[in-house]
Amino acid sequence: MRGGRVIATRRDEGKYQAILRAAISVMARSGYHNAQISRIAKAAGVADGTVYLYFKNKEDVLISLIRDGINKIIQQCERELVPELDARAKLERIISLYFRELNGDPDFATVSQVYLRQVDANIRRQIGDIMKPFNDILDATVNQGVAEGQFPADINRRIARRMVFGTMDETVTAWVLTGSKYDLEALASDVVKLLLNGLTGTSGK
Amino acid sequence: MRGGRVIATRRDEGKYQAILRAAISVMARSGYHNAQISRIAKAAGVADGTVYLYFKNKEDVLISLIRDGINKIIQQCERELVPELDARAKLERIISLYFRELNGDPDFATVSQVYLRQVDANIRRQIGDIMKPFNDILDATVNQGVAEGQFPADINRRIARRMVFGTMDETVTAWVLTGSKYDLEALASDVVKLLLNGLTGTSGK
Amino acid sequence: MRGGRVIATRRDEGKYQAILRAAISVMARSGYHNAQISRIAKAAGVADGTVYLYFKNKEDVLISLIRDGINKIIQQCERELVPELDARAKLERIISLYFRELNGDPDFATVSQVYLRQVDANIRRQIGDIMKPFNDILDATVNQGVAEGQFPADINRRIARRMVFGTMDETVTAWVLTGSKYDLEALASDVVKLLLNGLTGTSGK
Amino acid sequence: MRGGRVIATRRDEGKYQAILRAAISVMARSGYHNAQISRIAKAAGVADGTVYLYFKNKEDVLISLIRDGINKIIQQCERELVPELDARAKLERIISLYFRELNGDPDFATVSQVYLRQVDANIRRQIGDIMKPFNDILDATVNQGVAEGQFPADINRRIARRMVFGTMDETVTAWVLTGSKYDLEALASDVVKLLLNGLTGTSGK
DNA sequence: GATGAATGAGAGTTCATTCAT
DNA sequence: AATGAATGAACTCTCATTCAT
Repeated sequence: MRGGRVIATRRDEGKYQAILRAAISVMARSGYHNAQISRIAKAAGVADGTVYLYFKNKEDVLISLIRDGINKIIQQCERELVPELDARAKLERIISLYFRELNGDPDFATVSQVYLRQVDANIRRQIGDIMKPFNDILDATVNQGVAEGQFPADINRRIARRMVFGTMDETVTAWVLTGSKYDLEALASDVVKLLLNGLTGTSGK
Repeated sequence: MRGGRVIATRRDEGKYQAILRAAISVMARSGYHNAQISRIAKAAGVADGTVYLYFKNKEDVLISLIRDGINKIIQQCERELVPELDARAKLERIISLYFRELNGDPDFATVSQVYLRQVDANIRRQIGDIMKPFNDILDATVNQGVAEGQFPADINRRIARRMVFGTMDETVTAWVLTGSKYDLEALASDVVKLLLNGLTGTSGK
Repeated sequence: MRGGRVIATRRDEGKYQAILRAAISVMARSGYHNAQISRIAKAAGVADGTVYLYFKNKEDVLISLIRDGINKIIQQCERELVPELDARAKLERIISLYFRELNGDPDFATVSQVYLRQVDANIRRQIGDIMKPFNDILDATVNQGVAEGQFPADINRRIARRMVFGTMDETVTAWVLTGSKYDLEALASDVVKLLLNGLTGTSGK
Repeated sequence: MRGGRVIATRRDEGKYQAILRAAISVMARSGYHNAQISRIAKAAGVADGTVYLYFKNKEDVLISLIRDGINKIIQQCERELVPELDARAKLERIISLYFRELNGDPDFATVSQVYLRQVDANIRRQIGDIMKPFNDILDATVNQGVAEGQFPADINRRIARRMVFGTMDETVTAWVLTGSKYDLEALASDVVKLLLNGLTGTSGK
């Protein structure tokens, strides 16, 4: 649970959440490097020093908020991806819930879009660890599709997964860049259709 | 070309290029915020102050290097996308040359991956302006495919474009994150195949 | 009082004063542009960054020290210029206390001599605001003298005020330039005598 | 002649003057520390490096322009202060020509107002040397007045001189601060009258 | 003499982090 | 636990001065 936290668990879960919410809000508006700890603390209603009772340092705040947000999505996947579903249905569920979650938290969406791409090797590695379970879910879905015969056996599975995630990600990015104004979730069915049929796919699907 | 340069053109084009190359190299390794001007200057073999003879400020260095790199790709598109080609062929060319260009300059690829996603509104807007012509090329290709009957008329064209770019982008990102060790261009044909046929597409293409 | 401070009042009034005293000392010796914040901070016994907890920026340090010093003189005027005094007596008091205050703080005198004359439009305007009440006191005294019949009615009042302040100021400047070695206050009576009688005035006063 | 110049006299007197005029203009608007050599050079129509062919360094530019301007006034004094004049008349001539000269060159007036008060010990000493002959003229006039019986013998001559110069100076300062909009020379007669009669002087004078 | 690109020391300011209270 | 004043290293950018052409 909240596995990466180095700091001992504090009694006040409310303050932990308040700081993360504040960090998401401030970083979404200004980016990581322009999100001063003092602004985050102020937005959270705590003193600057209090941030360091809950997080090792500023980087830990970033990693923690991404981990919590992504984990929530992963848990939602585990809940919704019941074994009865075939690969197509699973893909549809994954994309729907991914869009739904981000649609409900545009600030987190903004922050995640930026920080999934980090140059800093240390952060990059940690982000990779966080994303691993989600990538595993996508891989499993592709594999299931092949096993079930829905997807061709000679498909390049790694690139297939990247196409799925890349399309989702680019859709979210575009939505974020326009100010999260429209309903992201509504795009899910069109995204799924295109991913399944490709550009040349017949409408018969 | 290099339209955004505010500083008067200097005689020494070599120094301009040297600074940009140095900036790409340093930023690829450390990110924008950890790429101090002094390190860039040192890597370029010039004095700190010289950077400011060629660029307005640090942000201008970043914008300039992205603009120059993207423009090179766009010019390559204009050269290779001859009118005789049908939409499929064009798509194949775009992806191939995109991968080829980045494959030949992994440091630029790294920097571009990060900075195509920027929180800072000012940078974001400028990046958007730079990418516009490339997006236009993708849009035109999708439209051509529909017009020629290769792509279904009821396709969501905007999402189609995002699928194409998102898949390309994610492929590059993965390549960059693993240290640009393998041949990126070799992936082009598999990427194209998946984009055209989708996950369920028959191998008949 | 201290109306211009933008920074929230800090608990430690002592540190605010220490920084101002240090700034006066350093600027008196080196001038505004050669008074580095690091030297002021060191002289005040605080860290560089602490200066920015008490002042918005370097210019604010300058304005603040002049404001505080001039305000002290203005308050002293308000205390000593009791209504019973006639214009001559008031003039004598003003000059005496002005010289007395500066005599007691030669470093402040030095700084003020230089910065009452500023080219920078922004600083100049602020200095003007600070000096306004003092000029008002001089004007009121001239007006009182005319009203009481001590000063001729056809006197050019604006130039009269400038003569008074100009003579005081020049006396202080000369004193400062020689290293503040002699007793400035002792000059007050001769200055008053000359201002009242002029160059040709009979000793009858 | 132009005694302080360390640099050998250059052939091109026009360039020397152009640089000084440019420096006066730029410094009047921005102050010494914000008057970059590059701006002065540009305003003078010469290259940056050319400034250093005519002046030792930036400080030398400042000193030179003040020296030239003050010397011009001193020479004018020597021309107009014919021996036949009594002290009052001389005083009137001095003030008139001082105001007239500055009225004709507001930018120089601005620069001189600021830099007659300098903290930097080195500049201060040089300014003192430049002003010495002018102060001598004022002293001589006061002495003449006492010798001729126009001014009381028990006058404090040093303070008398400071009153004269201080009043002139303050008048010029006020004129400069308001943007040199009105006719400075027109104030001369009122200034002289006040200096001769003082605040209490009868109008009979 | 004249140029102006290049230099690099230097300064103001920021802000993550600490720690006495 | 909570605070927030204090710290000081670090960074961007400026600009007087130089010197090869």
